[in-house]
Amino acid sequence: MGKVRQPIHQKSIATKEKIIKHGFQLMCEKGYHHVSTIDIANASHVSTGIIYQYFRDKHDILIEGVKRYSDDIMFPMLEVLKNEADLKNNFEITLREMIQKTKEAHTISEKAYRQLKSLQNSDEEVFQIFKQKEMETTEKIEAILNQHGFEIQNKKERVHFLMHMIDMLCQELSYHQHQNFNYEQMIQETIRMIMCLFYDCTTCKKLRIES
Amino acid sequence: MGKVRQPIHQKSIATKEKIIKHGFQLMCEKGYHHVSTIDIANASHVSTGIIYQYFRDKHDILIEGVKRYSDDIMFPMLEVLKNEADLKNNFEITLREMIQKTKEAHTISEKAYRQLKSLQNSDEEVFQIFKQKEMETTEKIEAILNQHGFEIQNKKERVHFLMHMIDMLCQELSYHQHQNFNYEQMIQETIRMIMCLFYDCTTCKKLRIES
Amino acid sequence: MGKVRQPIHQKSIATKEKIIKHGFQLMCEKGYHHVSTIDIANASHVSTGIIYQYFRDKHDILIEGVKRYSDDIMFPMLEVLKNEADLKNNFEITLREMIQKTKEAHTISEKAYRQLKSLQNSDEEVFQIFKQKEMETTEKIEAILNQHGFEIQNKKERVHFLMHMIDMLCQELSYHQHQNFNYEQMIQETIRMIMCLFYDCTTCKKLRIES
Amino acid sequence: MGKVRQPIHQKSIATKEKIIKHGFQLMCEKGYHHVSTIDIANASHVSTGIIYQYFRDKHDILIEGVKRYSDDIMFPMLEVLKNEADLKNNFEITLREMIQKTKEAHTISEKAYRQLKSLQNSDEEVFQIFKQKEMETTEKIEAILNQHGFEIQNKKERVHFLMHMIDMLCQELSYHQHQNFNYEQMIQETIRMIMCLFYDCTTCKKLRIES
DNA sequence: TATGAATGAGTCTTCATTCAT
DNA sequence: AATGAATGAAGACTCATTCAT
Repeated sequence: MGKVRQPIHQKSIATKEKIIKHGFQLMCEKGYHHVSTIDIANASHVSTGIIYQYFRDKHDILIEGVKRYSDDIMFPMLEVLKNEADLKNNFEITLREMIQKTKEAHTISEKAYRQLKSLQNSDEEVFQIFKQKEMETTEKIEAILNQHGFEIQNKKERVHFLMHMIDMLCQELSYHQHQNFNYEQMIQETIRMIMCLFYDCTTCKKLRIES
Repeated sequence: MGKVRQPIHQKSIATKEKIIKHGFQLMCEKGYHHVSTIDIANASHVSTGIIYQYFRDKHDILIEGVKRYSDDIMFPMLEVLKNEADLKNNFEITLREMIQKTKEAHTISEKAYRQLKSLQNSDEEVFQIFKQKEMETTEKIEAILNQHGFEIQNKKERVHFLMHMIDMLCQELSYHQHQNFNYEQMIQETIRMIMCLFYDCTTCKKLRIES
Repeated sequence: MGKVRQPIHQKSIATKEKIIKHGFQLMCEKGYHHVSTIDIANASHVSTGIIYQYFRDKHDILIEGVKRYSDDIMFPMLEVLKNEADLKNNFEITLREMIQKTKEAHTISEKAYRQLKSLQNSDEEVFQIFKQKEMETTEKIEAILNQHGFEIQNKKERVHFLMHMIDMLCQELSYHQHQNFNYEQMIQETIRMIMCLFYDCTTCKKLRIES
Repeated sequence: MGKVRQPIHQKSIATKEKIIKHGFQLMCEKGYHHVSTIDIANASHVSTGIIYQYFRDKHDILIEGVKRYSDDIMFPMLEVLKNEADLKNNFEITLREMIQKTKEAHTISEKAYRQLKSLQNSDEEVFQIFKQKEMETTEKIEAILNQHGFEIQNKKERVHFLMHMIDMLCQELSYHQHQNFNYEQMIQETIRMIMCLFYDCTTCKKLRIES
């Protein structure tokens, strides 16, 4: 019933953010269902009561956390692209950096990544936020590519592949740990496939390892 | 501690299976955490007590369900491959069929698919089962390819790509529903990339739509 | 409603006794409340259903067990007295034997003794049985003393002291294990006190260790 | 694990004590196994939830109750001794008072006494607490005797007899209710035996009723 | 008689949320 | 604005007892 207060004073805002930060952190670490509001209150050094002045319910904390903190975990590759001055000539090396960055993100926050993936598939609200975030990221990458003079059709679809193929690869690299997989080969192949998407087969061909 | 009974009579086995079936179904539909043992008992038309004669706990039902029923949901493409007589000449069309089949599976059991994906990322035991199942599927597909005379290096890695790219594509086709995406184009592109993995760029080139 | 059947055939009687024996054994070992009817059925190699043809309920098994098997555990001293030919002249040595026998009984079936003591104090029916048993034992000992020509007043009361002082002593000897207690001294003193009850202080005086 | 809160405010402490008091009372009355947490909550006029903020589990309430309230029930004789100024000259009368006090305690809280005796024999933790309490009481009595100039050997052992003989007697007086027992005689005899332990047979002899 | 599968009321325990201060 | 005590509905799980065969 709109009982949730909008914090006005600076201190209140800080308190609210503290709860989001520590609450989200806990949820990412132990899983949403294994974190209680008391845990959150303790980790945030506030009382349980105050939580319900800033949030409708426990779920609300999750949502706020996802909105604020999930970008680095779920979409880490954007940063690499942003910082590349001459993308067109360094595409291959940039891809490798993106993979590296994504892999690092997965490794550093393995638990967080998996918990968020889990929530994405079980929590409709999280799902929608991620969908939105993904679209925005797609558009940003598209914009960068435009700046760098990439002229291809169906750019959004290709960017989608770009993002998901890197993600898919890094999931394997970080968690699945299939014995006997040749990871360097897989990285190479992924890069090749992506380049094939954005250039043409002449380039692609050169990159083939086995030929 | 081993208090779980092994059913002796035929009827007991039926009861156990009934619980697994309805329990797993409920979990897939409403999410593991939103299903209670009473729900499962009611859906299975048994009493709550009997559940604990056949299962250690609620989680045990999930695991048994995953073991029995997740193949069709998570790895539907294998069946298509199995039934193809002349794979080498029909590879492209087979891929399209695999995509179609996978998409159907996703669509039919959308909730189940997502709940299982969720559990895969939050439940270590489910994760391990899926890892194992994936490896087995990979090996089966590899064997089929061998039978059909595919001679390529790093076959396991390529099969991995094959499976996950189809999966990735069908997730998009079924759930994400990005507005304005050209899905036919994405299917085509996926097929092209996979063929490029198993054949060479000459073939790949021919498949390119935009060139 | 009198549904409990009285076993007629030899085999049925054996089955009933088997259940009592193993059930009572389990209860003595693990405690009445920590033994389930399934445990009893398993230990007795019968089905759970059959138990309720011979017994009204779980408690009934306990009662039957107490009636049949508790004598040796709770009143072991009688046997020693029975077998003494010249009690009057060997009273001191007989007492020592009774203590020894009682101590052994306590030590051998420590768990059983304690569980039964526990039930005696929490279960009214067990309490009544033990009360009855104690009275019978008291009377038997009294009879033996009469046979051996003991002529004292308030014999029942003294026999009561005899029994309980030995019991009290042996509880200490077997379970309490107070550090630094001089047990030989305590045994001696107990014997002296009992003899003082049945003879007179002249005898008693001679037995004093610290004289 | 350590989730039990330590009450901070005065009111919380009162609540905790309320639960211990009423919970322990119930357990003493109806028996530990016949009291549910809901019973305890109702009797304490609190909700079930609050119980688990102050106690690990139901058993924990029992233990706290035993620690706080069992002294008066299980070791009531100490108080009498403490208040006697000239113990040496009033030993006989003091013993009689101790017996009277103990008998009263048994009679007033008959159920409690028996339930605690029951638990002492079935619950290891209660057993250990009582063992400890008994040792402390033994030492306190020993100290009082020392103050009053009693000089005897094996004092601890004799105090042990003193305590347990009174206890044994009062159990009979209060609960067993053997028909036809001459209780006054038994009291007298107990006093005589105890005095014989702490004085000598000259005294003892004088106390003999039947001679 | 005998089996063991099935029942379901009852138990302990948790935890999101509210309330008195 | 803040505290943390209190609530109580809901959950997992047990087990004495009954029932179909």
